[in-house]
Amino acid sequence: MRSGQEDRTAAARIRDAAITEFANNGVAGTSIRAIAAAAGVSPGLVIHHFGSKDELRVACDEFVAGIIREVKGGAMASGGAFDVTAAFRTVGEIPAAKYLARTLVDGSPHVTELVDEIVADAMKYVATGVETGMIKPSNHEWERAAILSIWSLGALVLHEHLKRLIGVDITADLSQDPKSATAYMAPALEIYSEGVFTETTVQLMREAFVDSTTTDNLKKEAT
Amino acid sequence: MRSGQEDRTAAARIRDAAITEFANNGVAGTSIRAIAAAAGVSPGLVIHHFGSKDELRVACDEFVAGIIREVKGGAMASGGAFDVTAAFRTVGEIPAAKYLARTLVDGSPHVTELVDEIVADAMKYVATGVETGMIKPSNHEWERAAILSIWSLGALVLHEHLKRLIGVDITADLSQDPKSATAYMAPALEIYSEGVFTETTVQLMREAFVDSTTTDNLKKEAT
DNA sequence: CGTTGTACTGAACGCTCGTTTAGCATATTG
DNA sequence: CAATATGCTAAACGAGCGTTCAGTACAACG
Repeated sequence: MRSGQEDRTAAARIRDAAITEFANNGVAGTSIRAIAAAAGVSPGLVIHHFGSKDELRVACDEFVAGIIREVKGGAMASGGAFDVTAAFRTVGEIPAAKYLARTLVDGSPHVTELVDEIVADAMKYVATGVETGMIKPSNHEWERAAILSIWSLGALVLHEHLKRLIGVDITADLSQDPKSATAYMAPALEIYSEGVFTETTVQLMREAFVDSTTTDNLKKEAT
Repeated sequence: MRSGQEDRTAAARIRDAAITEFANNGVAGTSIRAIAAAAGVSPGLVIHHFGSKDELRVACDEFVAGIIREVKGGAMASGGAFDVTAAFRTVGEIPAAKYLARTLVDGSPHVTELVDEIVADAMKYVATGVETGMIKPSNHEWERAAILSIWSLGALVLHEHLKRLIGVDITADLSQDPKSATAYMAPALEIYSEGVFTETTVQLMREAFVDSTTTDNLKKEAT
């Protein structure tokens, strides 16, 4: 039932059409009739297979989450991805990234769970990187992993603005032409290597916004 | 018609109610009847004042954009904000941040325009910072400003996940208790000061994802 | 063969949507 | 004072919604 095998049954066509429609217009903005039309079936059949619009949405959530998990696992194994989203930009004909972007905002138990997994993976990736000396240690490992993940996912959600601003579509398939996202990757890597602010500036901001009574500001003591 | 003066006319109540409903449930997920009920008026009056649901949405877009512009201007003037979103987290009783988060994903001409302004402001802020030595120079000033803005806005859009992950609600009013966002600010400032990856790691990633034939990678001795 | 079950359609149901309309108060104006 | 405009409601409209249902085509199985 996953993504391999014979994936052209009517139920699969409905599910794929629903994912595309949901991704483009949101759940509330998509009618069952529109999904049925896109899948080339009658509205009744949608209900027949999935029970209700809400159950269809859940099925889509699970399916997309499943797809992303697969690809994500592969990317983690190969170990080359500092940006999770780079891995699942396009999967087959299904706009998984766009769907995820919508669902991240609308909220859904399955996708929330997926986000937690992504952060956990990032945490694992960062921990390994710190051990092997590829990543600088932090005083707030967990929070840093969460923030880096959120920034990546946030950029994914705002992909249309990013496209408009710097001409890079991060929902597009990167594996074809890895250099196509240069305008995004180059400055991002710059920030990720050297930072942005000078030390004096950061010190000022820390004083303004950071509560130093928590385990903080004590300077690199690797807990 | 802006935000001061006598702001309790029925039209203003409808507009504020609409902003709140749109922010919480999205435009497609909000009915005119729900807005009318929240504002304590009849559905007909909503149309009477705004013409149609779509025109009401435009009015909300413009109003929220106007509010954010005001606050943003003040924050830029005071010069202390590296994170634009910090400025407009809550304005009066209107959930401007949440509304913006929704509209950023749904897409709207007025908010798109606002994003461009935010990036332009960030560009200006960064340029000044580079001159005064508070911010490290970049090979891609414009793209960096865009990406930093998108990351901030993206975190705003995903505020619910951020809240769940690290317990910080970045749509909440920060001016009351500037230290309340420590769990977000501390690691963010860490990244913004020292970066994340060590130089060798970045070099590998640059080779993989960055097209060095563009004005890039040429002058990397400012380490 | 007949029976049974599954995939599927087309029409219809009840409901909610955005919007329209008629009408009623309360100001404003001449 | 009558006349007119404004703010507003209640009721209703047609369209479209999610969903139901009766019925048809067809494959599997005895």
